[in-house]
Amino acid sequence: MTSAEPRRDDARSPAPTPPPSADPGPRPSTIQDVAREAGVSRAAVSKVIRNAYGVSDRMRTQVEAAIERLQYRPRVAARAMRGASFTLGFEIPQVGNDFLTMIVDGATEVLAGTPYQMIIAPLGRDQKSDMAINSLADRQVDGIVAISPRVDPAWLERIAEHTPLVMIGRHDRSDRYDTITGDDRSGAEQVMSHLIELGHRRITHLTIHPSRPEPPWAGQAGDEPHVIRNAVYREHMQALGVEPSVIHTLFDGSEAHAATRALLDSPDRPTAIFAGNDTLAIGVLSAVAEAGLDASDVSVVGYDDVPIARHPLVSLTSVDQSGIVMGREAVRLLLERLAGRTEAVQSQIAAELRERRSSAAPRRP
Amino acid sequence: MTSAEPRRDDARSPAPTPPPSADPGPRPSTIQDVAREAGVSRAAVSKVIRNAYGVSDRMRTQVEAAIERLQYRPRVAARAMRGASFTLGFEIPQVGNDFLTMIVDGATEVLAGTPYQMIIAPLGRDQKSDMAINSLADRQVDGIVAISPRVDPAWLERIAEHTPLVMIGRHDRSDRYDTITGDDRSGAEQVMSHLIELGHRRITHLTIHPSRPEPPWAGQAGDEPHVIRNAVYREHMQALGVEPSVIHTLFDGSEAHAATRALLDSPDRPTAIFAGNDTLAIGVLSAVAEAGLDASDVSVVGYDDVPIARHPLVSLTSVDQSGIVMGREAVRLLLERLAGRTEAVQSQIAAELRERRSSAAPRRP
DNA sequence: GTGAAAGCGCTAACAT
DNA sequence: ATGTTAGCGCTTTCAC
Repeated sequence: MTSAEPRRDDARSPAPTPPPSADPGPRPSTIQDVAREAGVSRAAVSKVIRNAYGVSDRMRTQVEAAIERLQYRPRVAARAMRGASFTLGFEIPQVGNDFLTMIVDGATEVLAGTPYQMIIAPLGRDQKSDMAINSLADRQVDGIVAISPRVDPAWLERIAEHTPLVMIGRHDRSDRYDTITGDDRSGAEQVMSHLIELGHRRITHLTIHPSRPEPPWAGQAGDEPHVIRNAVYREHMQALGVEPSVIHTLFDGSEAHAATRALLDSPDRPTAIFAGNDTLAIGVLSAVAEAGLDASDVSVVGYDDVPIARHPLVSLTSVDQSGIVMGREAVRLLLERLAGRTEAVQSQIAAELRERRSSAAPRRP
Repeated sequence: MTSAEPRRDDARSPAPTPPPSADPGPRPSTIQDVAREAGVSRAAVSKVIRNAYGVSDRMRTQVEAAIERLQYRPRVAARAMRGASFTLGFEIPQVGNDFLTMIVDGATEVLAGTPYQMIIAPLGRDQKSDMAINSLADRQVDGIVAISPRVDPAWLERIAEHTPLVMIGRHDRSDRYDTITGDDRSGAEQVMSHLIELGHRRITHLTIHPSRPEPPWAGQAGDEPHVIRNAVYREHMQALGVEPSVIHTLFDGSEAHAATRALLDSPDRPTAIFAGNDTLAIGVLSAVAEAGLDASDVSVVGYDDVPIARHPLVSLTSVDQSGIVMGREAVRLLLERLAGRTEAVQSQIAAELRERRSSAAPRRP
């Protein structure tokens, strides 16, 4: 990896100057400066920028001119201390996950018509999602959208006391925060029915590692989307009278490839693999392809229907739970809360199987 | 799309309550509360949480206990007004772009060992990147990383006066902000040499639309990575004595598929397509695959080497410019600035072609 | 319709 | 080593 080492045209060790960051330069103008420039009071300027009641047209134009002249921009930090920060925060466990990206895209869409800005707090290395949620709360965002199945609901309710909160992918029911879920039961059922109808019997399920240690808020763990999909898988296998075969891997897909490889080498390899999400499915597909096998040898089905799934070279059968709609809905719920709603809402998005070429009837059933 | 409509278990129109967001609840504790609880002054608490000089062990433990008991968390907004926000802001033009994701991943890695948190400001719908950069600056972040080839350098320098700024993918040279670039010339040259050596002559280049209107900071537009890649392409075609063929599309890949489709139907369709980045290349590949063609009919080469490029079903030849390293380097540069560096740095990352199966010798040259 | 004044939570300079 | 004090830039009563 010599090639990847950056070459600095001007490398030198950090100067000994004390921490104070950049040079001051002409310090950015404040609301005070604008008031002076326009010959009015600070309060007047504040009213103008907030579109508040009680400003004459003459004053408005005057102030706006001064703002323009001074290139004034209100400091979010200062506003946040008294009023709102006009910022909605998104906690995203995996920036690279295309399903989560779809959620962000949907949210962006709705946000366009509002005064609110979005910020995303990605999870740091080995950082837990509650840290990211905390960091958003510390930032005084006006609302939070989080995708974290594995956080204590009691803790979430505490957050929601101060900041409107929408949780995506949680099947629990709170009366302090709102939830948006896909129909994981239906989605998984569609997958299993599809595979069984095609004639598959030896079906392996690939899913992510369960929480460890067992979450202290006992009984809730069964609510996680991946746990539900897994449960549905087991039910169908039992109905079929076939021993379930479940493999646990890391959520980022890094182990899916190797796990599949091992699986394909095993004596009675499955004729189909149901992956808990598309990230895993993509990894599975790569191992299947490398082994020179295709859908009639080993069918693969994913979950989420990420954009790449419909690419003709991939053509992955997957469950569409419309991340775009989830993102739109999340922002809508937040805006409703900010407009005064206090009752919690549970919103459910339908799941629909998209059959593609990665699944086919088994060659040798 | 009936299926995608969310179903609300508790839908109702926004309550008539006035804008005040959530119910107050037990208001989060402040530094004052902690001071009272611990029987010390606010300043003392502040020193403890900042690890500042001049705190006895006894006081430290006392204060820390109080913090724990009160679940105290410093408000970032309040800190930002006096000191630092301990936040680095990333302006990301396209959350779904895997190359940008790699940058974020690299940054996350380095950030792990520091007290700094990352926030990402994604570009809103038809939002210009300068708005996103501004919004980060308004948020009082301690440093900004931006990927925006099309912003006035003079404007950037004004931002950099107050906030350390690292621009990725800009070949211009400023002495106020730092830059990180790939070696676009070398990368494009490797692509063209590769294709020409394989025997290709009719090569089409797919790139993103140029800025319109022409940027007012004349002369700088030639610096954009995509413009450089395009220029190198043209040079090689001219040297070959073949008429260049360039197609412009939207940056998000949405037009690449259709454009390729049209191209494949044309009388003298190219034997190779050099796409300005992998997002475009993936779209190109889908059209090629749909037409039932493969690499010996139409070879495809991309740029960025996003993770999916190495998937065996895709196997896209592409130029690796190591987004991970760029992200790491960006944070390092910012941290250096925060530690006192004042001279600008230009950092260049090497580019290296990864040959895969999407490029091959043409069947009929 | 407009402005004066208080204060949000925190840090930093200055006492002690 | 610890406490006191003065703001940071903004919004928000509440007088005028």
